[in-house]
Amino acid sequence: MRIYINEAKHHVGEQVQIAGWLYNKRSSGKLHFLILRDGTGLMQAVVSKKEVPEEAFKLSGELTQECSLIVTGKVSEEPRSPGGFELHVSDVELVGKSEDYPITPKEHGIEFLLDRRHLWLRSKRQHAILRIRAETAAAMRDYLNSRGYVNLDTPIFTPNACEGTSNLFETEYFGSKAYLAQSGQLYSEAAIMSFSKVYCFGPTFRAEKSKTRRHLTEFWMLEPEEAWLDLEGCMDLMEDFIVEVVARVLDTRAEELKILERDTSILERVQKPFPRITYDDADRILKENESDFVYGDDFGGTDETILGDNFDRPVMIHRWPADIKAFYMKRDPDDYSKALAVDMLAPEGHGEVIGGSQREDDLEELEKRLKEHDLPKKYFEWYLDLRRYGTVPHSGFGLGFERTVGWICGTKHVRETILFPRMMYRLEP
RNA sequence: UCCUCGGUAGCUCAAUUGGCAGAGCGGGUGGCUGUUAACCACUAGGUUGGGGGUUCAAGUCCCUCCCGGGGAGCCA
Repeated sequence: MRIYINEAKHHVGEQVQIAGWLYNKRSSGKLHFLILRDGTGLMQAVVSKKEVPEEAFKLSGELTQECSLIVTGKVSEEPRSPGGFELHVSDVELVGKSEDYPITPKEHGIEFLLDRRHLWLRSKRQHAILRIRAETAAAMRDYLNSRGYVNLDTPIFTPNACEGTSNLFETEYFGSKAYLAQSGQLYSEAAIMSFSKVYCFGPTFRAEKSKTRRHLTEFWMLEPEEAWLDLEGCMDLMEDFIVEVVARVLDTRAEELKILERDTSILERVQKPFPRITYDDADRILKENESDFVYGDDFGGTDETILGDNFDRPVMIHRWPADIKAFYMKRDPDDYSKALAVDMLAPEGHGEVIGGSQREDDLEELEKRLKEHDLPKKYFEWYLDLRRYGTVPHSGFGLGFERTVGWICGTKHVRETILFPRMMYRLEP
């Protein structure tokens, strides 16, 4: 019977087959220790010279790192084996050889590893990060689905920039131009007028020439949008959402977090309420910490780190100078110079993981904003229609998925949190 | 685009003031019955990123180009 390694505990004493790859091998004369990997875990298989046919023993000695193989043997409990179970081998079958596998169980440089991302994926650490990525995505979808948010995915091809074309990827589209989407928000605003609560989750593209640990040119964004929701409600949602998602990953992916040597006490502190400070408060904190931040600007990377480290859990900064925020954000009725916008910063220098706002729902105000931002009204007629026909107060946010996964995993760079990272200087493999 | 650091064996790195280019890992061969990135012995492996220059002599100094890391701006 063929089993997966993570099912071994149910098959102690039984004769089973494991199909997988050779993670590593050690030998001591008449014993070979094969470390098997099958995607569900690691397991040691012991090949004893006197217990297997001579052919099988010889073959075991010749197996090389990352060859694929099927091993038959009896499962036993064994604390010395990774995973706690061991296979006493009766037969070994080589399926696919692997000569001179380039990624050895030693240190490598980042360029070497990124050039071999297709193989690097097999390593323990990358496997753990991507497993947590998948769990995080599932937790996010489950949270929203169970609360009545409808998943409606927005287009990737867009006819024009919603916020200027300078940082969009341009592509040829039957003789005219199209751009790759950098957000699904405007389309989701149309969708909520039909469904009240929606979200989109997919890849977005930014042609920014950013070469930092927090940037990818292709990254995933989760964007919930909700009718009848004001800024305070939006912050409640962001907070509740993050608390539940982090708790789920802590609960179900403890093993992977351990492989990553993540300090989980930091994640366990992610409990309500998150501090909510205004942009003006943040300005004061930065001044107290000797930042050369200029009031009225956006926060730089080091400013975000200072602010994030000022609190023991994610912090929400709201009511930003309207001048530096997007055209679609509603002005604060109590202070017209401020936008009803909020950013959530993660601790430990992971920076902005969420940006949200209450949207402008008044037709005349929105038309004024378009003019101020010098945006061509003709491309936004459909968007203005949403204010002409039954406008409602509404809000939403965009969550940078790789930054969130990077924060949960404690990785230094977002490039490890996506299967094949796309960066300014890297399109391959 | 700018700032900054780097490119030496398959990989990770060392090489003093400009003076014989080395180690560990990986590969190969042999040994070892409980190994945990196993260990021990032997062994092969080099156009020092490309081009030009200074010098008796350049991995090392100068010029130039290429490639990459970190960061700034911009942003999630």
